[in-house]
Amino acid sequence: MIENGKKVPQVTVKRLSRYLRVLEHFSEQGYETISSEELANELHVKPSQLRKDLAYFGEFGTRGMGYSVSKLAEVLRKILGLHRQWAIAIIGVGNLGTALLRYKGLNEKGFRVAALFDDDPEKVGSARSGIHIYHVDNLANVVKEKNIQIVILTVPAPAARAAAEAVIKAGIKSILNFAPVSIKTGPEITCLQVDIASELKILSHYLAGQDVSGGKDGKVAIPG
Amino acid sequence: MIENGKKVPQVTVKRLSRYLRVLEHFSEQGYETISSEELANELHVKPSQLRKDLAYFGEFGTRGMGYSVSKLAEVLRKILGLHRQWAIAIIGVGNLGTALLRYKGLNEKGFRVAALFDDDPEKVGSARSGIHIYHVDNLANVVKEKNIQIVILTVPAPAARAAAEAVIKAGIKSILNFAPVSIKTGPEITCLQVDIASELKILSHYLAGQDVSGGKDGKVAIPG
DNA sequence: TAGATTGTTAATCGATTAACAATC
DNA sequence: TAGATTGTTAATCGATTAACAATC
Repeated sequence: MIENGKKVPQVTVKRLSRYLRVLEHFSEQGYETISSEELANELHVKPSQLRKDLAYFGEFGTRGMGYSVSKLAEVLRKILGLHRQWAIAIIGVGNLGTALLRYKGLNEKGFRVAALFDDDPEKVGSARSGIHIYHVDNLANVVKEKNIQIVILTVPAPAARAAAEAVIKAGIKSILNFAPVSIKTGPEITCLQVDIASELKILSHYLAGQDVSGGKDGKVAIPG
Repeated sequence: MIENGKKVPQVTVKRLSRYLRVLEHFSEQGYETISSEELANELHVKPSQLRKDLAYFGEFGTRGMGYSVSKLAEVLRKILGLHRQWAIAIIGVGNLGTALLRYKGLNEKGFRVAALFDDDPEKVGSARSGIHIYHVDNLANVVKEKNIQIVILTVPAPAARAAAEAVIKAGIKSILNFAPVSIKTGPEITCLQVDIASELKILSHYLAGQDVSGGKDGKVAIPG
């Protein structure tokens, strides 16, 4: 990544995409300028954090005035690489894969599902939403042919490791993994994990709000 | 939460659920003990981090020996509140909501989808996978009646804010939000956000690997 | 100019990690 | 006992935040 020297934390990149969403909303409402405070409040972050996030990339505001909504949005789109189109493949055309294919959030400007993959002979060769389903064995070829850069992994857990390996072998550098396995990647690969079962367990933990009384020799937890 | 005094970071809770997943896998394979190193390697975290994570809750290992796979799994299940059953409602029975309803990861032991909600009159009154679809206006009543504790929000963006408010009004303390809006909640509410469009933009950013050349007066980014 | 708001610094906060004493 | 591995400390690392000088 290229940006004023300092390394950009991944949380910052995540927030940038949220800032952009809000900016586009404000833009639709006809706003022309916005202050760091207004924008930050909308996302429940601190204004200083927003300014710091932007500072990794340059100076985009005007002191005393705030930011131009349209200009800042344009800057963020550029930083996020949304000025061009990315071709996506979804591997695993089950419930989740099919839903994502049809999900509006995935078909936003800048992204295009170009191919589907599965290993079920019943599915291979057919199409969903007009997108052809290939056999996973053809991954490398189709990736090359269709110039696919992003893979969404929605295979069942047992198939995940093998699928991930095939994806990396095919030269993919960006993976969005919905399967409940940890994929070890080199530094040149970005792999983001969305683990729905895990999120539920976090919620469960806070709901339960209980400790385990497994402590030994008096080392038991004290109710807070 | 009740645990040896110190506040538990949310990342720790997230990792606990991953540890459990791996432990269950090892348990199926017939393993009886496991060291922090083996378990940590599986998830690409440092052994010291795993031990530190566990230390928030007590002492569960045996020096020189490692951990009992079954005992540690049991401890984690307790910490994560998986020793009991939680009732879930899904609000928004579109592509994503329907997919999640059928998604295996969501129907794991400990979780049960008890009700669906939508505002589309075509859907209200019917059922999906045997679960009744209620009108969102009945949220508070049904939540009470069915003792629902967790809500999964899969409504389209424009409906998200209102839905979130209704959910909080209904007394729900745990929300898994797939809608691209930031929900402001009090400290007693846990709201986790899964933002698929945002994840894609992060991938796009790293793929593009470019800066914005918007800097003023020589403050342009330097290729790294 | 006076008021507003940025960009940036320095302080704070919190999480990760290496290292090691405790102990099975 | 010797070897292994935990639980815990202290050092490090990195991200957040308040505060303010710069400047529109």
